[in-house]
Amino acid sequence: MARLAGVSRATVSYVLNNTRAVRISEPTRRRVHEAARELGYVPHAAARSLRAGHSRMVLIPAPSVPAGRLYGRFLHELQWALGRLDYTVVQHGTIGLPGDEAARAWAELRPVAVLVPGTGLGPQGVAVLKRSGARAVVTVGPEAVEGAHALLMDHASVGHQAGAHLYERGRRRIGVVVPEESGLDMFSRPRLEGVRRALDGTDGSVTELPLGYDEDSAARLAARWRGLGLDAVFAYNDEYAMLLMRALQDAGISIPEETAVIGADDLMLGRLLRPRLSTVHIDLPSGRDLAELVDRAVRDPGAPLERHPALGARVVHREST
Amino acid sequence: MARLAGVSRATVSYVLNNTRAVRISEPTRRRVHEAARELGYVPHAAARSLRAGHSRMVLIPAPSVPAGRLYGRFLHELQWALGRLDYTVVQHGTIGLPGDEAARAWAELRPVAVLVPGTGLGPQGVAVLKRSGARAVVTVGPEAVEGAHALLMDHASVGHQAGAHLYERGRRRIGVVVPEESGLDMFSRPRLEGVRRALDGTDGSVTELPLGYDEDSAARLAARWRGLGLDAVFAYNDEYAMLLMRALQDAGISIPEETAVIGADDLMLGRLLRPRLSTVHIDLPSGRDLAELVDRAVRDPGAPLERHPALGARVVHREST
DNA sequence: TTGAAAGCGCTACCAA
DNA sequence: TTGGTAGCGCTTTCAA
Repeated sequence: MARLAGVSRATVSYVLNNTRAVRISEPTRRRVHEAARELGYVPHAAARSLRAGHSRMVLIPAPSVPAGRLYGRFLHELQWALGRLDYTVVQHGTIGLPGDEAARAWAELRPVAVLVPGTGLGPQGVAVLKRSGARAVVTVGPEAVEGAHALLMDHASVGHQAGAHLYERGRRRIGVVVPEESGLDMFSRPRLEGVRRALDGTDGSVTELPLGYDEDSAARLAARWRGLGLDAVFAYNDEYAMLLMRALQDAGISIPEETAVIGADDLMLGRLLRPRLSTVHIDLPSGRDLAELVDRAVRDPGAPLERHPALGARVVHREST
Repeated sequence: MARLAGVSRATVSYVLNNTRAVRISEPTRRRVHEAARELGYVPHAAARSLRAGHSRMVLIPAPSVPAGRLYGRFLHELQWALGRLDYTVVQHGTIGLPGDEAARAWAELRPVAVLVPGTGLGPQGVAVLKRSGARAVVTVGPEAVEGAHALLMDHASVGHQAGAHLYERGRRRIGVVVPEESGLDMFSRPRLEGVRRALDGTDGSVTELPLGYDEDSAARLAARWRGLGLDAVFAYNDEYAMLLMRALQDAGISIPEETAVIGADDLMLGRLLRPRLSTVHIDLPSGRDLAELVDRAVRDPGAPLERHPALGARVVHREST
């Protein structure tokens, strides 16, 4: 930069980085700072990390569907916590590359850590990332991946809680909404499976109900409701639950007498309906905890891989069941 | 990399980049590709863009509050569209740095374009970014910033539409909810101002109503509602509107007879309430359009700055007003 | 206290 | 058709 501002590039580096191993005279410091301000000099992160051989970048692939309430808040908290630990968080918008191929794209940025929600990253992908210098790979999803730390989030437990609750309340013919919106399979499949498991070996039965997130689709489902002979429904989440509950009520089906309805996510809005919506509350790990896991892993890449169950699910019983 | 795999680094570069100016024999290509796969070689993006002098990175600062439905979808669409144009989208989690300081942090990454939502970036910041090589800076907010392209999103028009609608329907004493949650001022202030402007010079009046996003806060407001003597309320958005409407109904206030309620954002859930929630529908530009604006600006940085009004607001009249 | 120079991984030019 | 090499901006070691 401003070697036109009197000194050598080395000196500039010393001054701007406050290198303690080297003493620079006050007048020189001042001149450097002044020149930097004047020229609007900003160091070049790529050059720096190229030289250093590592970065402080934590890469998180952007979700392939717009993040929901819960995940959005979680991500935000995480970002903040990592920032406090002096990491730079980068959400990388991977278009549609499948798992291990996406890993290559991420690896090009040479992040110090990668945090991958969902399935799709295999042991191959983890290996690519590690070889390219990532000191920590953390997956957040239903199962651990070889070579990576894992935050185990099994959405089946959400369905399981819902199913068990409905069964306990005396319901036997249970519908499970599966959103038609693509990209949600990741959550909806395990939730459905969880309900199945909860009812396995009992006299209860499970019926899969595809549903689009619009009033028409809900009305159509409601119109054929009595034909389905269901006495309860787990509606994937609170939003679908609200939609379906309204459609059922409009079709003259009384909630919870004729059909019990339960959602998930414990949104505030669910409490506003009448009857108030029962729901499965989901506890996500705090962003701070996850940030600390990442930091630990980065500082000591040799440490044994951690795997934490990290999704707490519990029923909040209100009036709709 | 694999100069241990037989050839020179230059040849590797040629092969992997499919450099057309140079012919490489088929056997050599094969050997290079094989070695690359075997070693799990991934090019180093930083080194590449250092050498090239530019990157294809579009930087978007991550929002300081978890993104809402509308913005989340917009961002997602934008990311996809930019991806199609072969840009890499990076959301940079700037912690709490104020505007122009944050610009320096962004500039370190030498993005080819920067897309900044909200206020907070000043002409200084724009200058820093451009000097550091950004070929396009696009702000998305209420007013244009010197040196940057602008997508003009004036949330005052949202409030204005709501205010005018309520006035037309014969309402005169109008409350405006202002969320207590921090980080929302960016939107709530202009919306409030818009209502004020709509009623300016009429016999209507505007009352500011702070409200937290929880049932207690809503109940407290509802309890003192009659004392406020209002006949209508614009509730910031649909979520606050749903919350408040329920609290008012629980307090025995009839909607819309005694008090009209209108929200904003046109969420699907608002249609599920009874009475159905009137709302201000907000049209955001499509992600594709914005992506094309960015691309144009990058290809021709000399072109005159574009400024587009980009927020359409129109009332969707349902039953609550 | 400061400067010269090497080298991080990559690509583009020139020579072989 | 391939290889050698300079140089992108930075930090760090070594010398002055």
